[in-house]
Amino acid sequence: RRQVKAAVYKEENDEEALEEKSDDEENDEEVELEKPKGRGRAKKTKDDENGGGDKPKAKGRAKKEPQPSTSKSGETLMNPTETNYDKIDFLCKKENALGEESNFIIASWNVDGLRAWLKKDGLKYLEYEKPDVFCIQESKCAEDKLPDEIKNLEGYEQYWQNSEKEGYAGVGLFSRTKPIGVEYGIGVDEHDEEGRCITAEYEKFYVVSVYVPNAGRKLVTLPKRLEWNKAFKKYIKELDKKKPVIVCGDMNVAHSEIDLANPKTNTKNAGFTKEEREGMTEFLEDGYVDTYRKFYPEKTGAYTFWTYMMKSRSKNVGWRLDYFIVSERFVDKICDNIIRSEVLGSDHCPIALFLNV
Amino acid sequence: RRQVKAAVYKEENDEEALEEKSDDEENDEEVELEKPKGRGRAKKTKDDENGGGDKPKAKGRAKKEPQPSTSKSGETLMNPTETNYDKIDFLCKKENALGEESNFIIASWNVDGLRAWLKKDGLKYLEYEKPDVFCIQESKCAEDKLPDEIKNLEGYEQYWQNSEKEGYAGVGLFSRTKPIGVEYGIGVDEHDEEGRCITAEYEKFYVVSVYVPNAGRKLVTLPKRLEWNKAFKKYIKELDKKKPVIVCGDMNVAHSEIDLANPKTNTKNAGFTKEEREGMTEFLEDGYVDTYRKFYPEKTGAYTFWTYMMKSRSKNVGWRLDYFIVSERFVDKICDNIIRSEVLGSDHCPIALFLNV
DNA sequence: CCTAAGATG
DNA sequence: CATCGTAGG
Repeated sequence: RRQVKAAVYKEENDEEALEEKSDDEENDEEVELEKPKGRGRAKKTKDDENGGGDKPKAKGRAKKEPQPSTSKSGETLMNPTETNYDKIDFLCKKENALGEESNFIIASWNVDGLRAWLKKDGLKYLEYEKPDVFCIQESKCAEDKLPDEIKNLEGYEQYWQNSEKEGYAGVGLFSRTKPIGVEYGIGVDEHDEEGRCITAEYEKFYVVSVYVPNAGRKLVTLPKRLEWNKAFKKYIKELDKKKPVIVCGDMNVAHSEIDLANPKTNTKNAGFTKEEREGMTEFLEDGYVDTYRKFYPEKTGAYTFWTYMMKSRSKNVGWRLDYFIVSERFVDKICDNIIRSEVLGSDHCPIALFLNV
Repeated sequence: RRQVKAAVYKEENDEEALEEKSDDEENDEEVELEKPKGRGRAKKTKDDENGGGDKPKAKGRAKKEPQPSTSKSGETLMNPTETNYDKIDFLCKKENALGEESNFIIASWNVDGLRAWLKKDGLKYLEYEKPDVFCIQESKCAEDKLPDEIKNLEGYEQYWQNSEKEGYAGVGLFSRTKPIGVEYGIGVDEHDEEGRCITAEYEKFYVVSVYVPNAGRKLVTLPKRLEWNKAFKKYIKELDKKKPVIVCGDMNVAHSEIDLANPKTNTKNAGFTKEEREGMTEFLEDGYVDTYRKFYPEKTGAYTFWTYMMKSRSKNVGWRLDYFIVSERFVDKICDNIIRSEVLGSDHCPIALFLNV
């Protein structure tokens, strides 16, 4: 059995090599881990099949320097080395309402394509923020195409829910400790097959990594979005009955005028329609708090997303689409919520939540 | 009527801007030249509608530095500045069989995407080779999407035949002087709608810029290719009855074992099947000469194409797919045929023909 | 503007 | 391993 795996064109034995590449699933020598394939709603309550949490992580990846990359116009695609982490303060000095210090960090980032984000050195963020839980949205990467850099990442358990549609949506959740349980989806097939929600259960709370459906250009998928809103609200409510919930991720809505640079001209656009905004309002009315706005009620120019177009980011013409939303009864545990707008690697920036557990 | 043309996402007025972008053909202020749209078989015998050959060429393009570009692996996509033109000898010192010096240069290059090739500074080649006629294959660019850099190129008349299928095939012909006539296609709709052939008529000969159909992976389009071979042979024969013909371009076949690095393992692959090779043999038997092989009958390692994969070019694992093929009775006019294998910018390199007119 | 997959070579 | 178009954002 030959070992050739790369696609070959006009080269020795190329047709056969291509055959080999296209349909040789069983040729993969990697151990098939017995974790859920990240689709549907497979509840896993103990997750100790792999030897109790210390499964060895291979460390054989080629050390490839991140490449300086330039966009076609050569101007806006950020250089991977561009984030100046040293001038960012990653310490949380604030105490929560109970006077407790932060001892647990949750970060969330819509990476807009995990593989591109990796090349832009996105992982470096973890070394500075050092989150206990890291939520990823829009990974756009099937699990079997995850780069080794991610697969072999040490220090975190990782969970993925990917879309059936390749290169579309997809969420991930990294956890320094193994959660009590991990749940995939919100219980509605139409949404769950798009890879939009992972729930990790911890002793005191749930962490939900979520990527809410975009209403689309010309609002073509607004109906789907409103369906989602209903189902998601219901899903979270069920969790909230059991333990406090921390929803993390891209809610794909700027809740109020203060949450985007151009509210007036965007009332008919995805992310700021009446329906979407009301959806957020109704969600919060169920008993949750938008932590950023709680801590910074008047703060303007606080955004987590800037279109790649029109140099929006350098002009800070952005939207606050990424949130931490926590159960009301849990709010006093939260020390702070920071938007890491200086951190590059995606059209969204990461956000960080500091709490005491 | 607004001027916004760029696509906008989540920005002021974006939906309308998108509308504007998608269907505003009549918004284009450029003068619509009355030349054939590059499809079908529109014979143009005089072509003097635009003021007799000295139509002013706009010179208003933004001077944008070519950007250093890196492939995803960061290794094989060549840097645009990589071609070292200064160490290439562009002079032709040879005389033809009649003892005449070269006074006319024809160059041909499969550019594998005109726009990408431009960014890799492909045009620079013209400054060094200074061809009188320059034939391009695989431009992969609709005429209305030609970058200004090309549209406003001074010193050449330019003619295009593009595919109905966007981003596929497409040939061009640049001529320092206005040809007596320009003909598009070979008279077979199925082929002509793919943009594969432009014929320029000069006083003493025809120049044909051709991109022969690839037989495809698993030879799926070999039948189409063999149809082409028949039709093309017939088309050239008709021209040859009138004047000598110089066929320039990507014939998509390595004629003999000497014409590719791995003949043994490629006999079933596109470009080196028995059928394709015989096609070339039969074509030449009609009364034409492969000028490179005439001048360099024993020369090995002389290739014009290397797959981007497997570092083939650095190992010179290539194919000679690009040819000048001239009418037998014209061979004595040819001084030399050079393969510019050092010139980068595509997976093919340019070739140059030196002759006396 | 940027990501991804897919078709083509 | 490139090119391109397209969908999606």
